[in-house]
Amino acid sequence: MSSAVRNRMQLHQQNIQSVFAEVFNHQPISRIEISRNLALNKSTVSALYRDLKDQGYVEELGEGDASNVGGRKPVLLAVNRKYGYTMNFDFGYRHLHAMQNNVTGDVLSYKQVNVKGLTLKQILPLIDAELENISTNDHSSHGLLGISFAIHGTVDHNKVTYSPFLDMSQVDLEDYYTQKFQVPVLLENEANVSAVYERDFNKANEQLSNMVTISIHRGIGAGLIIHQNLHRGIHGEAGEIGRSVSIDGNWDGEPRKVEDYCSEDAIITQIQDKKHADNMTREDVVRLFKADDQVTKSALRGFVRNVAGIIYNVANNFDPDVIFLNSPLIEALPELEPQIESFYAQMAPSIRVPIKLTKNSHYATLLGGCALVTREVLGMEDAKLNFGAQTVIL
Amino acid sequence: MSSAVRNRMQLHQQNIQSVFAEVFNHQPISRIEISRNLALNKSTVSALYRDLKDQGYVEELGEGDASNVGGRKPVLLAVNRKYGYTMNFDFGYRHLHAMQNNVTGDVLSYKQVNVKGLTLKQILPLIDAELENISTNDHSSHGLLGISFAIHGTVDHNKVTYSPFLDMSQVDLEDYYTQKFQVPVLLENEANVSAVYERDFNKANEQLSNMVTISIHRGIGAGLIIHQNLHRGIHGEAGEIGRSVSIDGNWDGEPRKVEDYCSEDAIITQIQDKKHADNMTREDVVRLFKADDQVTKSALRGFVRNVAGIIYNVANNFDPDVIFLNSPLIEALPELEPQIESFYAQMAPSIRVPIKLTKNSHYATLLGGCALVTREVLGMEDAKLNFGAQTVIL
DNA sequence: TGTGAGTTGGTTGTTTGAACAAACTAATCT
DNA sequence: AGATTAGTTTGTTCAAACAACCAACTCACA
Repeated sequence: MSSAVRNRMQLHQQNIQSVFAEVFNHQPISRIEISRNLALNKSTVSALYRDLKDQGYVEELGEGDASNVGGRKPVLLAVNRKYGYTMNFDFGYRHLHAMQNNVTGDVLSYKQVNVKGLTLKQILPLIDAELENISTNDHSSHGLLGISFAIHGTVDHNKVTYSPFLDMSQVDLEDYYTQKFQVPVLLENEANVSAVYERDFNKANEQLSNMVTISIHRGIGAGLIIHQNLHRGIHGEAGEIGRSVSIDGNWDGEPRKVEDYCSEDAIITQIQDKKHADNMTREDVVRLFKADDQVTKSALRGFVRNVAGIIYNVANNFDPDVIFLNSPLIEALPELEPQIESFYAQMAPSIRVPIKLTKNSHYATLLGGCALVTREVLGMEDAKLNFGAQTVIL
Repeated sequence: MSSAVRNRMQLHQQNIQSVFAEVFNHQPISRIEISRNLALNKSTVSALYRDLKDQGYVEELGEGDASNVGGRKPVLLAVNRKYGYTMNFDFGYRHLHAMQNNVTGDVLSYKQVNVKGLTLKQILPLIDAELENISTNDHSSHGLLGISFAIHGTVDHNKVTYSPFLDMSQVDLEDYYTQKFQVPVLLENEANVSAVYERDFNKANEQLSNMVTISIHRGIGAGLIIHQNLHRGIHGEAGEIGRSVSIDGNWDGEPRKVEDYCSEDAIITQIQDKKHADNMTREDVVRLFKADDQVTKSALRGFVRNVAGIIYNVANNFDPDVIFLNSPLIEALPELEPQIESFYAQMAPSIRVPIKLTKNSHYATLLGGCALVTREVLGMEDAKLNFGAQTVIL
């Protein structure tokens, strides 16, 4: 209510943003096309564009083709790709992933650094070195604009509240990097940024307003896009579906969580125990499965059924347009997907939500963080923006 | 994006709506107060108010008190309570509930009609008679403005898609009543309207943006308010948590649903079976419980644990500001609530979502429908409106 | 108790400024 | 040359803002 547009100045600001969003989403685009898309007069668009250009956000690319019945050639407008860049990080189990992106979401550089066994305090200098390195090679006009971190745990008010796989309580990443660079620093749950990736980077989802990304890594979490907005919940704990318990009238002993049955860790542990093995990795599981190992096959059969159950429950809770699965294990064993689909179809014979796999889940995580922090930098949190993901050499 | 305010006309329309919302929410209110609340110039507010008055939506009530340091008395403005009325219905198990409300949500009349064992086609004439009766006694300027029906089942695009307790496939309520009265006719799931009631009628929830209403009647469903909006899902099936299945690695036989364990029907059936009784009602259960019957006590102990589990799961899925329980059974046995709280506290020792009971669940359902259809009538679907619920004699 | 200074609510007439419209230039096609 | 399209310039429009006013109240003080 109070943030609504009420006077001419606010109207003007909003229209500038609308023009920028048009340039962002449909570049290269001409003024006349923007005018038609927004139902604004072409002279109005020209004036608004001039404002954006004076601030350095946009630039002319050259002339486009004239229409085939004659007429002046349009001037093609685009976002200024040399405006600046964001740095986006993901703390994986074995690697730190780092990505440099420009404001439109293009990948300028990507690197992964081995951090297995290191504490956060030991990882920090590696991040600093990467930021330093990128900075010295940069030639953009505004340099570093913002930083994002994907967290495998829960985040509230930009602070890590729970991180089972890497102790993050010793360092306040937000404090440390805002002090150092005076730019927005954003921490967000990994499933949440995955969901933002699907909303902002995947052209196929442009018209969808409700999406759930089920992220099956060491734990299980869901990222929720509802009415085109990331739903975080009051404590940033929405979508923590891995903690769900069974409602089945059996209340003898501790209730067990979904995560205990079908996270990647749970499956690996299960196979390890039966094989009396130790220190197994996802790659070992994949190898055993492909070697037709019966213990592994049976464990993954249970996994597949449980994932189908999770999907069914998520569909009943949120009824989204689509559910994405972000799971390196399923990505490595794509033959599991039709099995999941078929179990799900058994449970829900009539109305079903389409299931899609997220390809290259690490990229998705990094790009989701990029989208979030870039929106903050541009002050375009609520606009509909389609980011690209071209790998570009400037 | 395309619905955003872009030109002066749209701005004007939106500001008229804002002024109306101020009158609606803070009546009686003066122009100067609206001007301050909306940060609009007082002359602007005067002009916008004049438009609303010409359309008959608002009226002056008289003079208020002057400030204690002197100055002219304010003129108090309010919504025109004689503008018209809405009719709102709820198909209960034994009764049809009917409520007449004015545009501000005040209760003008309420009636319940015994319909036990009747089919929808047999109920229809009773509805028609009630509408007729109300209409002849009405003296408002615009008469009937809209009709709402709360459905114990799922609704999509204003059509009933599933109704396990009363066959609704034979009659299209929307078609029938729009044809008859040329006013908006709205069908909505009962848990959803309950949630809307909490958002729109409960002053205590004014600042909350995420709320879940868990409705435990013959089945179990949840109504979801997310970011102040009712989240229906793509097929209107969001919040169908009663259908959730257990994820516990046990896949022998059919997966059983939450509803099978702890809906009111499930509990009654469970007690009936153990007692070899028949045709038991909620009142019987309440009586047995109060008579310290051990079978009933044990069944309700399981019920309480399961409800706590459902709350825990809902909290993990949505992380709302508050969870409401809409359950006639718990309403009749309020001593169950602290037990539910305590089981929930065991499951979630740290972060917990506050639990509240919805009082008088039938009223909540009717008033939620009233809020939805009134918003449609006024074209104020997205505004923040606080409805009242005074019983008024005009 | 009467008066006037100070205060607040609301109206009236004028100004402002962002979107708009029309006339223009520019550049293309057939 | 005439038709068509892109973009600019110049002047118009109209809803909100502003300023000045009137109306009606309080309170202090004579």
